[in-house]
Amino acid sequence: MRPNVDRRPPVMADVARLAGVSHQTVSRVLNDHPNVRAETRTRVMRAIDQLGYRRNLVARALVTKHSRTLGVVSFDTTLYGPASTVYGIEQAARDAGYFVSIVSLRTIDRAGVNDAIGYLAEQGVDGIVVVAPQRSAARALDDLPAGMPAVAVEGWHQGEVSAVSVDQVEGARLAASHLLELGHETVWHISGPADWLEAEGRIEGWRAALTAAGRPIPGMLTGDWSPRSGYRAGKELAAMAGDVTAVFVANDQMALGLLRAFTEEGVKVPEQISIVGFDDIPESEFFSPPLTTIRQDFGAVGRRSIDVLLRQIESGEGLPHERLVVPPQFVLRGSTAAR
Amino acid sequence: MRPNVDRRPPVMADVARLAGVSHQTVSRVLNDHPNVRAETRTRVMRAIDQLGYRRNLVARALVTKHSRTLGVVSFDTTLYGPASTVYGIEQAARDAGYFVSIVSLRTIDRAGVNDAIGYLAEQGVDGIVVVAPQRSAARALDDLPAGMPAVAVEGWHQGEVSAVSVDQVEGARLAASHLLELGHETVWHISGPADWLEAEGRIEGWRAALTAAGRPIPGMLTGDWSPRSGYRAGKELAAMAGDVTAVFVANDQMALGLLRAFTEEGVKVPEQISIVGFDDIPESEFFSPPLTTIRQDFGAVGRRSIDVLLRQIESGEGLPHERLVVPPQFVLRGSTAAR
DNA sequence: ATCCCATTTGTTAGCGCTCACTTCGCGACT
DNA sequence: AGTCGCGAAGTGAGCGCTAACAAATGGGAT
Repeated sequence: MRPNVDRRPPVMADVARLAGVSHQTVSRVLNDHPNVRAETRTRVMRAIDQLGYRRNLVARALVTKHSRTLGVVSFDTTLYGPASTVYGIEQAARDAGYFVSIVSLRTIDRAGVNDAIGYLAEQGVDGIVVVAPQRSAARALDDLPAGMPAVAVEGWHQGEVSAVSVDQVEGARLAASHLLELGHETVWHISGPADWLEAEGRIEGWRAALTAAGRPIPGMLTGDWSPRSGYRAGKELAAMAGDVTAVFVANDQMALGLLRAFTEEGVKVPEQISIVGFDDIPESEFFSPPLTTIRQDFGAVGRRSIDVLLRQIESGEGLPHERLVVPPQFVLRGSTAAR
Repeated sequence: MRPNVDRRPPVMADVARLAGVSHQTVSRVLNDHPNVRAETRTRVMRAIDQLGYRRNLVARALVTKHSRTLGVVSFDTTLYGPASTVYGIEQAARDAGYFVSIVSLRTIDRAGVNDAIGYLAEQGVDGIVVVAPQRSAARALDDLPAGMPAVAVEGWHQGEVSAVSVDQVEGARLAASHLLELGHETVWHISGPADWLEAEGRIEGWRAALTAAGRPIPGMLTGDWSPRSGYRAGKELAAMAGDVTAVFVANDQMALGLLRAFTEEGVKVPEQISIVGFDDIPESEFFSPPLTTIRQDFGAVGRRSIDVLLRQIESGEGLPHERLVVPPQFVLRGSTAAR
């Protein structure tokens, strides 16, 4: 018969016994409690790695009521934007000593987001980040469990919860203004799908820039963020080549589709039509031509959202909700030219 | 004084009291235990949502020793490949009723991966998926905590742990063979960074195809997966234009960089040089020209890895480790032409 | 020497749940 | 009637940890 000592993982009591102290002292060592004699500490430490002991954070969470885990609800983390945001969130959380539990939704609607939040709450997360780019999803934040710290990313909707986002309106304004300054009479827009807050913000900024300059607001085409939808829009636009000289596309992927459609139709960019994208994905710089675009600092958004969330958690609720805005950045490349 | 009843979240005992049963009966209802009278069940259910009760999974995990949480260790989840794989993992895990806790590493080395695994183990995950594309990272799997179910994704290295991956060698062979069949004398290769298992597999497949056809193996350039590194390689290749007629690039992003460099240098694709990429990112279809490439089904890899992991977990260890391979798929588009 | 107080360590209870067991009630069968 | 058996419910212990308090120890001030 082999000793059953190492059959199951060692617990604090095992360490205590080996070190000749009480389990509480072991706990104190593990939690860096000041009042432990150095000699005792090293004895405990030695016992810990002699046994290969790892503390059980589940048991700890049960008594402290803090799991040091944050929940993240997101949508299609395959896309560059959400993926980068979640990455930023995860890095910032880990730097602050928190774990991240992720739920990524296939379809994003109020019920789905609610379910996800519910699971996360059961699991005992200390706070939740909802990457809620759609209006319908953002509404789910209204029925958050009472007292659950939370922050919305790209999903501000006048609710009772803090939000962090890139200033979409400003970004779009930057894009449209650039085109106008280049001497274009007006600027067309390929927007993102309806119901997306980002799409709405970009439309608003685009409109504002045109209105401010006293220019006519041309028709608007709507895509779904995919290169294919941009391609389709590009084909339509190419058909009315003479009229269109400048296009602001709501994201870089659609801009790529547009570029492809224009290439096929023999429309020269930027000679005949100038294009500005949005996002600045790593590929944009190497499109043909390299894409002028608006950079969103997704990493910063992720980090800021964790800042806000942790402040809420660590101050024990009661904080007023805040709204943080990260500025977009204009990136000039080769897809735009003077008229 | 307000009643302190709703001061802190209700627990099972509160539900039991309200429903006039014991806490154990509430537990039975929650766990779908068969021996509960229908009438009792509904009474408990009513009490549950009257109080807005949610069970505390932390307490449950403490006693069952199962958290129904899986750990994922990954590297740069900003990239399309890892992001898609993690997405597939998360979906499959959730469908099976598991949560996913993610740690994404900035730099990937043995120590980093080990730390991550350690944290996850403390946190009480039931199993771990390591997306370990680098040789050094994969080695960390050798010192996994005893008895911890685990699976490596894209990180097979002869170890004692199960692995799931796309058949890189076969994919590369497909790419090179296609080019050879088109009548090219030989095929150049822009590889991924050294130490990456995928890069090695692709080199191996490329070499194998050339060798099998009795062709000379030309020099090889090395990139770092980024479009920029592909761009640099493209400039080099363009300088020796006459010699090079076919290039197999280790991923689509670098292929984009190559395309850009060739465009700048006036090298026509596919007329002068044919290019095959690897991955089939969503953008590839809209490159100019659309990229012929090898598709990796990242979602399938994620799902399969969860299958393997759950089988290990639910059978209570003792399973032999397995090695699953997902076939790559050749995608013909416009960047290749007959010589 | 005496007392006091700060430092270090030990003891006990209990977080919210599930598991193993016990108890209860009721119909079926001798 | 008696009792066996089974479904439905309850009881108590304990998972591994931390919080709160209690106890022991050892200087300095008196």
